[in-house]
Order: sequence, then C-alpha cells, then structure tokens
Amino acid sequence: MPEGHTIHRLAQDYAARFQGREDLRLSSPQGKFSDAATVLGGASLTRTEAHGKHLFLGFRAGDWVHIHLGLFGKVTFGDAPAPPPTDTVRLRLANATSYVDLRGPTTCALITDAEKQAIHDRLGPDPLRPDADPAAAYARVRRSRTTIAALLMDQKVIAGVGNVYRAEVLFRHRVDPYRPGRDITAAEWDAIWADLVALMRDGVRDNRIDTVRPEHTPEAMGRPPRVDDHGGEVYVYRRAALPCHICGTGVRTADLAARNLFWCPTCQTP
DNA sequence: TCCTTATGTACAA
DNA sequence: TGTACCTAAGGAC
Repeated sequence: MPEGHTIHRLAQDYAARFQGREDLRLSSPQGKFSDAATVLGGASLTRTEAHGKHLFLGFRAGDWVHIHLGLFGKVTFGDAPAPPPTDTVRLRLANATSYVDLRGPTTCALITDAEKQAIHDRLGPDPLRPDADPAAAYARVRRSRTTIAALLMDQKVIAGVGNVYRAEVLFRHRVDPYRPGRDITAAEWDAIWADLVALMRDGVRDNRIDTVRPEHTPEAMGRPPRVDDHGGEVYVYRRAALPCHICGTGVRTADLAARNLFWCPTCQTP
C-alpha cells in the first residue's frame, strides 16, 4: 500500500484511535519487537508524525517508534475485541476500543529524538508537510543529469513519491520519464510540485490514489471503470500495452532502477 | 502447491 | 547493478 499518502493517513489513524489514552497495550506476537514493546510497556501515545514514507509514533520525550513499511508492510485497524494475533504481527497496539496490527515492515524500531532528527535530515521535502520547501527539491533536480523519473523516486530529493505518483504526475504534465532533471524548467517543477500536493492530499483523504481528471474519467469517456488492487483510477500505472486514455497509443513499460516504469510515448515529450 | 508479483530500501561488489 | 529482506494474494499447475 505504501506511498507517502498512506503513511500520513496512518499517522492520523493511529492518533485517532490511540493518542492520549491511558489504556494502551503494546505487544509483538511475532517477537522481533518484543524487547521494545516491553520497554514502552503501558506508555501512552502522545503524538504521531509522517515524513515521506516514514511513520513516527511518539510515546514520551525522546521515545519514538520508527516504522517503514517497505514494499510489503501492511497495517490493519479494527475495533475491540482484537482477534488472536497471527504469528506475523510485528507490533500490535490495543486499548479498550481498538487494535492495530503491523505486519511485514522493513523497519520497526525504538529510536531517540536525535535518531529521528537524522532521518528527517536525510529526507527531501514532503509535499504533504507544511514545512516542505519545493525550491530545495528543484535545486537538486535542476543540476542533475539523472532522469526525472529516477529523481522523483529519490527520497533525498523529494520524500513520499513512489512508483504510482511518479508515473502519474509525469503523465499529467506530459513529461517524458527519461528527460534529465536539468531540462525540467522552474515552471514545470512548480506545476509538478503543486499537483503532487493536491493529488497526495486527495490520497490521504480517500486512502487511495486517483489521478484521472474529471474529463477523462471512465464515466466521461464511456469506458468501464478500472478496478485494480490499489483501488484508484490512473492514466498509466500498471496499464502496459493498454490504450492511453487520451490518445489511444499503447502505454509503454520499462525497467528503471529495478522498478517498473509506465508512460505514454505520444502524450509525454522528451 | 508452487511461482510470480508488488505502491521500498539498503548494502555489497 | 544485483541481491537480500519483509508478507500475502493471485494464477498456473
């Protein structure tokens, strides 16, 4: 599930169900986080935060649980009573009314304030954070020979964009994914950034990625709605060889840095 | 039941 | 650039 919008939504949802309550219990049925769960004991959740794809659960001054879902991590919320956990649950939070299970994360670790700060320091601006500075991202983009497709996935350049938002925002701005960063104009970057802010805010609200403009929706175009397992309506992501919604050209796909890239060779210009 | 795939990242060579 | 890691679902047998 995880691009930045998912993580910001998780920060909200963890807070809504657990923040400020005194009846919290932590456990690690799988065992890999048992020591930390014991250290935290019955501490209450005081705040939550997201930066890019990193989630931080704050328990007391200096105590943070740092979570990164990686490619496979999943989080499941539910109402009490919590069912018996399966043996893949890395971290369960439970109180009298709710539970939440974390499975398969790349990272789930107890860290200090200083360690958390170090993570912020190595991440680029996040379109979903109010403190984000798009000019800092553009400063890196404009002096790079690397393709814009790779730069958008580089969390040091911009935090929170993943393979879906990358493909979709480049399509929406008609930018060929192989164009070098240095050939992206300031106006193009400003438009891409503003679009990411809007798209990702929608993503947090809806808990899915929809990128198709109203005039290109299945209803407007007279096509059947797309239903994929990520749940959203998109232009090119995972639509290899299918006709482009706008021009009908077959959507192309290629490997770029071990990830699948999708684009329309007609609509997107070098 | 096995194989492939996936919205990610880190580290080795 | 390749590989390892974490999990679950879907499709091929």
